[in-house]
Amino acid sequence: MPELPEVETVRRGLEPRVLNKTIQAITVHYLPMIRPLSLDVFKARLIGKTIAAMRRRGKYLVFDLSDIILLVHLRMEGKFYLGDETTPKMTHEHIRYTFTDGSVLIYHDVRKFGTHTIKEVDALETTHPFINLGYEPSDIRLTATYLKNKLKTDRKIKTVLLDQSIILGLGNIYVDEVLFCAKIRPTTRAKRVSLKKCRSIIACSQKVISKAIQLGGSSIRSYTDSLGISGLFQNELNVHMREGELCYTCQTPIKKIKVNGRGTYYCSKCQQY
DNA sequence: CCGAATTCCTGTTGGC
DNA sequence: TGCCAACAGGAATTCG
Repeated sequence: MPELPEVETVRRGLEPRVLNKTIQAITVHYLPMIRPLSLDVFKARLIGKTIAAMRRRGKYLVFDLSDIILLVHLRMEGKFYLGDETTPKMTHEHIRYTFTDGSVLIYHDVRKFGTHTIKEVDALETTHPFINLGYEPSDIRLTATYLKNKLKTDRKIKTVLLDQSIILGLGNIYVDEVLFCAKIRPTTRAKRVSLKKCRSIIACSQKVISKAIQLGGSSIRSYTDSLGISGLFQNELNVHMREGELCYTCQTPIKKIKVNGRGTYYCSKCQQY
């Protein structure tokens, strides 16, 4: 499940290898994955375009194609592989971009949740989904006051931190780790979280995410041979996937519960409120 | 308007 | 051993 650190790792691995390449052909095996849904339009707009840069925003990958943008979301299991014309079609290959130099970029996604969307450059920031996105953990505009204001809700703090319109990039793994770091119980109502704890959430988000990027993300239930998905942060996890194991801080067994349908791990002693 | 539940999808896991 | 329901979850959509 790629979250911000995994997506950033993919971007860093991919950008130098696709930069300045020009799309010559596209094969799509699963139509619902592309926007616009029309294969003819999708192809017509992309073919002939050159990759001028690759960026990331939250969990989105942005391919700058000079005058338009290809916006990719990996969702749960999206992965990129590089190959050439002789590379056989993979089992879960859904989209293949062939470049004029003969190399190919393959999009692989077991659960078919990912999306590839064409956007106008001018419309990117002013339309869905970017118009509703919050701040990156590293953004200086992400202040305790801003966060406190966003927490005026009855929802649980974990649910709110997963909401991409507030803080960008946290998914189910890192939100558990951030809440452990900030010593807040995932089920605590957002409106009960103090300004001081907001400061802590922000500091912990920056700390956890930057450390995870340094280590190339986490490899949980993931293959290790695709681009960028061979991280080591899974060895740094304090609570996620550690049900029944002892807290490194206080030796209390880690608990697992459900929060809004999501598997949630926490230490009942370190995270009291 | 708000928040919870459902939906998309398929490989893996656990119970019987 | 084999079968099958339950499970995993980001974000859009539907429901109450």
